[in-house]
Amino acid sequence: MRISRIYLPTLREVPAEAEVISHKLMLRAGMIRKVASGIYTWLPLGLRVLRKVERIVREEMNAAGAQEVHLPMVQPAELWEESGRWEKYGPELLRLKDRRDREFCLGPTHEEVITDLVKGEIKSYRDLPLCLYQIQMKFRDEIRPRFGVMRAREFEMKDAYSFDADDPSAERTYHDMYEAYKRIFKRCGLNFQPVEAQTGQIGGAFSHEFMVIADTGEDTIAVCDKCGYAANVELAESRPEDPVGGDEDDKALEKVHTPGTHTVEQVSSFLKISPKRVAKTLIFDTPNGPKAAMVRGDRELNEEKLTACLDVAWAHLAEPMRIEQYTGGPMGFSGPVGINLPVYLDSELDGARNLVVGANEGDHHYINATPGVDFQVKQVADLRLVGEGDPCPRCATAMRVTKGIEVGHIFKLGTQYSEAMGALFLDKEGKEKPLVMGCYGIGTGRTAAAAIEQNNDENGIVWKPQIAPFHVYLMPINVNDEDSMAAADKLEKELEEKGLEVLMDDRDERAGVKFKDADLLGIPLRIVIGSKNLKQGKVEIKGRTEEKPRLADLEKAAALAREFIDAST
RNA sequence: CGGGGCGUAGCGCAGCCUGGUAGCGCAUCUGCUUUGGGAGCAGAGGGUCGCUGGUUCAAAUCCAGUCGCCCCGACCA
Repeated sequence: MRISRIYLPTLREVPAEAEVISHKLMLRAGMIRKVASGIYTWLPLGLRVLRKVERIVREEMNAAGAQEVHLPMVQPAELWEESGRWEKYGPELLRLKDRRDREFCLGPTHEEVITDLVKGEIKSYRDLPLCLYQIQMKFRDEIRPRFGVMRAREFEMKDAYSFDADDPSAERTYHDMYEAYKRIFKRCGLNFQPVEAQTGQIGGAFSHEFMVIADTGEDTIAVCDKCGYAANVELAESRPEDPVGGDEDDKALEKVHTPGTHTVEQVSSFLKISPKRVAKTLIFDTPNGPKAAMVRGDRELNEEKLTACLDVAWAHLAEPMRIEQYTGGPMGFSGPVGINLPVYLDSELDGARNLVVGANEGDHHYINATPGVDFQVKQVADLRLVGEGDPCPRCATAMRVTKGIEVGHIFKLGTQYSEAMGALFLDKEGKEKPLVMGCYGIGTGRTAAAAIEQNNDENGIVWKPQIAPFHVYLMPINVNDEDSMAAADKLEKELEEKGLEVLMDDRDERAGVKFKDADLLGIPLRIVIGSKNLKQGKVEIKGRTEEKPRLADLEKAAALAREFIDAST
């Protein structure tokens, strides 16, 4: 392909709208352009990458026994009413009406449509298991789209849905998908980590996310290198240490004056006591009224765990005014003693004695507060956020905490959709049962962006050959030199005969401009044809990450290129 | 939705405070020179200053409203 024949507008300067490196580079390399917030056009170069990701995904899904279908993007409200999500999904679901005032939505995901499709057709256990997938645009009216295609409102996703007769079979399918996902992200050349995850909006029994390791990731994950435990910190289990002061005698509760001590650090240094002995009391508003939650002073509370423990839809830290209303004291001095709120205690504080807690009164704390003695505890639960170096819940080894980009998410759904929508089949005994479902998503555009996020340098993108838009950047320096162009044409053919995709820079630009664009586009191998070298029958070959080019015989260049690409795949 | 910021040429920005001819760099076009890491010189084209209303002799500039975009917090592929 000649560069003069591909719509490839590269940018020298970074558009002000871009924040993260992948977004900047995708704009600069002419891969995408923004149309509206969270809505993007994919240009030829970007689309080539997207198609490569899709191809890998297709091959692996097909190999895993899934079959491709194509479901509608515009979906009738009735289906969503059946599953109950018309009410539950919220404003992220873009709703619209047709000319006859009938309600529809743009599909943010396709459980409803697929379940509806299957329920009419699957009647017998003999039809199972079945796994269908599609690759298609989704629309989610995100509160805050950002980072280019990484978190767009309209985005391409591969979504697969499985149907099994029972749990063991469904779990086998889940496992097969898990393995297929690992192969997909490996083939995309990504450094990734599968983690245990929450089920969120989609629901279901359990799930895993596939995280591409990158500092700009929006998720935080905890990984144990010894036993392999890995989880999103949203739900990573913590392993309690020995309770603070657990072997002491209970001392008498005592109110002390602690002027100007709003934070745990201030309290602990004022009282000359370890922050571990200070217990934070946090006041939350929930749909079921205010609640108090306690964690050790040097810990952070995990709101996800709290909402799970309370079994509520949300829990937000209460506003200062509300705190005063609930506890009688100002923010920063809340404590469990004598308050009229149910107290939830982090498991790490279970058995702790003689803690420092707020006194619900400005500039005062209690010392020697012991749960169960000086205040009542409604429930003990794992409520704290796992941090760097915390012990693995399985094997106690210190865990790593890193940032990740969620590129894939798989769920074992169980029967929630099939029951709600009446997707039933007859088992061997002739008994009617709901289908056991799973669903499996991959953000293809996000995967492409994540690959850039993980592989770039100060000059531009560094593609792995598997998903690179082209394999070889073929660059005749002087396009007005007939010999150079003849050599370039010939070499292009030879490279293509070897199955390589070639982008020939046939622009009448100065060499510097071409070199800069070559680096920006990040194509794995660059071959430069200069008139001087050509007279000796030589061309220059350089891998994108290599420091210096090497000279090669023109006749051998295609074979060398093939070797290089194979070696770096 | 709450908090912060920005809308001036295709891109990056200045001008606004203190109202008076709309500017700079890159890109584009023409010519000459140059020709292996984003060339030099000379010239040219391109703007309803986001939009609406107000104040004023006069508004990019002041005021009000509105729309859009970006960043930080509650979501998720």
